[in-house]
Amino acid sequence: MIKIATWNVNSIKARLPNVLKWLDSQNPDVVLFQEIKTVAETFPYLEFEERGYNMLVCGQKSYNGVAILSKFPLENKITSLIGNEADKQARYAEAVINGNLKVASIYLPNGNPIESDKFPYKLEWLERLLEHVKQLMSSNLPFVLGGDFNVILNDKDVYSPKAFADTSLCHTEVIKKMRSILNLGLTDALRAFNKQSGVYSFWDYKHGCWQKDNGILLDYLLLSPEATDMLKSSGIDKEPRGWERPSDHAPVWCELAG
DNA sequence: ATGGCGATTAACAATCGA
Repeated sequence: MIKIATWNVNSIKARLPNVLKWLDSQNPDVVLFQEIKTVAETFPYLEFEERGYNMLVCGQKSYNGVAILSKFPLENKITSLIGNEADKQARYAEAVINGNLKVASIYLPNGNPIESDKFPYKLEWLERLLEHVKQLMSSNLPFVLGGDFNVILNDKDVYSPKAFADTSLCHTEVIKKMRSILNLGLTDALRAFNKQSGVYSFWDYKHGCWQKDNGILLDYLLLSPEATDMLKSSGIDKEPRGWERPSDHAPVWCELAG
């Protein structure tokens, strides 16, 4: 059994005590981080090495940044999407683990406000991801794409659909593009077992959202058909959201057989 | 919900996130 988790940590340096506490209790084999908010030079490699992880870091100062931790060797490392070489924003990291499973850590652009150039950037990014997933589908390796997709796919995934209706998270074009990616044949590991409403992975720091359980489901583990065949269980670990100095996102995890 | 929180920085006020 292999346990894979994705977690938007909102700064790996600010979150290090929480992240280590969580790693030591959950012991995942693979972790996909988003919003590490630092460059590779200042990434806390040592603490993760001590716990037996190999790493791929795609860092950026202050903003964004993604990383992959794996107890298995990492090969065929990629840190940008196709056609994305000029992209200064660190939002994609991909590697093959143990020679038999491809994983990617994805931090999709937020895209707000819709009137700004951030919104077309989000749509472009989704288009590049679509093209890349098409390529992944044509290869024979099973894969898992994990991350913060900044998309609210269904009304049941948000505490107040009305409050987010006019944001980029719910925009028709964004949902349409995200669905076209999913429709290539991806399975949301969480939704494969749990169709309930009120299942969230993000709670805003503001307005007492955590205390009121005013959350949103923004983080997914998307599985290729072959990876879906191996899927055994999945869930969201809400506990770290209740700790001191938490990230505003909770880790999402799944277990694959083999 | 304008804002409220929390993280960042050629740092203590401005910017960003969802």
